[in-house]
Amino acid sequence: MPEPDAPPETAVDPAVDPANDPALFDKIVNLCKRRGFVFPSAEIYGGFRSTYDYGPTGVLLLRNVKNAWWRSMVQLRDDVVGLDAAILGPPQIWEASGHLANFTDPLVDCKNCQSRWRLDKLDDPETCPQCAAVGQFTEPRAFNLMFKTQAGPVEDAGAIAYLRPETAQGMFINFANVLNTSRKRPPFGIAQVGKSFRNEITPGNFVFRTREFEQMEMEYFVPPDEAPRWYEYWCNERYQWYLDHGMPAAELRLRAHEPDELSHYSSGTSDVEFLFPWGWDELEGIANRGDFDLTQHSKHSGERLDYFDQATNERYVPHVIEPAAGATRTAMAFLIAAYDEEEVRGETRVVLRLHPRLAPYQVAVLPLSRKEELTVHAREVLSMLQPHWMVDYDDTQSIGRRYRRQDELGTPYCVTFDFDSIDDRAVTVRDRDSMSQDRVSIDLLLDYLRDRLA
RNA sequence: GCGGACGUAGCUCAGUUGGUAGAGCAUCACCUUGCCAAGGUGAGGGUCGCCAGUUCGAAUCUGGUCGUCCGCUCCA
Repeated sequence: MPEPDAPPETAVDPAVDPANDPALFDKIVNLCKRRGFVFPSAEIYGGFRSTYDYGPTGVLLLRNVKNAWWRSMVQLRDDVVGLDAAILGPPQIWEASGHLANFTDPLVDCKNCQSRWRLDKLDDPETCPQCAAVGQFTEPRAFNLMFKTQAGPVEDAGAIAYLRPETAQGMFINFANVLNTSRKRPPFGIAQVGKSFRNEITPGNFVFRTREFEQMEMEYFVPPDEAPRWYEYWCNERYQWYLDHGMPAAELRLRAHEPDELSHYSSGTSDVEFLFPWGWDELEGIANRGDFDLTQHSKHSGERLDYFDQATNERYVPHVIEPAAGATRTAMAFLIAAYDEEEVRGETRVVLRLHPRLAPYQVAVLPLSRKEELTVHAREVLSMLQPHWMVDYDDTQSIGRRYRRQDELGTPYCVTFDFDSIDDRAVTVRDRDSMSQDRVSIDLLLDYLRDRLA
């Protein structure tokens, strides 16, 4: 069990404890709708359960989360390469991975107390643990948690396909391809960001658990004897990533799984957990998968999936350390962590203190007036900034109101072009957090913002 | 899927004993203003989640259905 610089789980400052504000969750859901982050999907048809659409600001936030992950995982490393594998796959993949067996849970309901149980986890298949009623269970029903479909227009058994329930298998089945084409050798990793699908029995908590979701996963292949060291390394690395992107230490923890909660593939798992409004819940799992996956796929496919080390003249099946994060729920966690309210002149200011790299817009350009003598120049400033950042432009209503709007979107800097700007070629740059203002020459504006948004 | 609660404009809600809908905020236009949610005048927007039933008449009663939240479950 790795021990990162994590605070003990009791060290939650009540002032920053999301559970301290029972209305916080509603406020977040509300803000998401009101400011265009997240909309319930198919809303005009009454909605479709467990699906959400990401609006103009939400898509930027989500994209920024994924890009920040990719940047630290792939761009800034020389031992990890990327992959984008197919979502559709043949049953063989999931037979080998164990998902067809383990994601098909037989469930029974107690007719006496209406509770539901997994048949394979009951000590006594006749007695209900909750109400002690005997023989009151319904017939067991199989819940296949994978979405099944057929590839090709004709329905026949040969064309069965599944939507992937995780992106990880794409890396395992491409292990040999990547090894042969990337010039990488263990220890090295393959990273992928993409959608996965699970027919969850009970989705919920807004975008936290949905049937269609987006994952950020990396499989790190290492010599077997190095696995424990790398497991510890990745636990610390991933925990730190959230801190580096602005998550408060008091709302973040690394928790090792108890032996009885380990997945079928894992010999050790730690979760990075965030303090959601409903309590601690998982953002990312770091699992030591051993040689389970490569061995399984090798057995089922008949292909050799191992590595021959020329230095030691040894052949081995690499062990795998897997940091697997949920992109959509992580985006929501950043939103919750960033949400802040403060009193300003008797009014409540809602501000998202998002890391500049995650904020939907890095800069907003706001002409002080809508008069054309200002807007033509303001648009020149806009064009100057657009190649470098996502820039919002707003010339409606009062300047104060527009600052508040940008606060709610988490925009770090607002650039205001006023009547003096025409003569002095300078603009006012307003800081989201301190609400302080700097007068900056337009010629130096790019450098000024670069320094602060680095 | 089962049990409980809920479902009225973009948001938060009001709507009296059933008589075919309102407020604040938001959005948009114009005027005014010009650095932290300013003021004025207007405008757009709802077959009251959907379907059926009872009734002369239903947002208000009944049934079903869809969706949301909580619990069981699950895990990125």
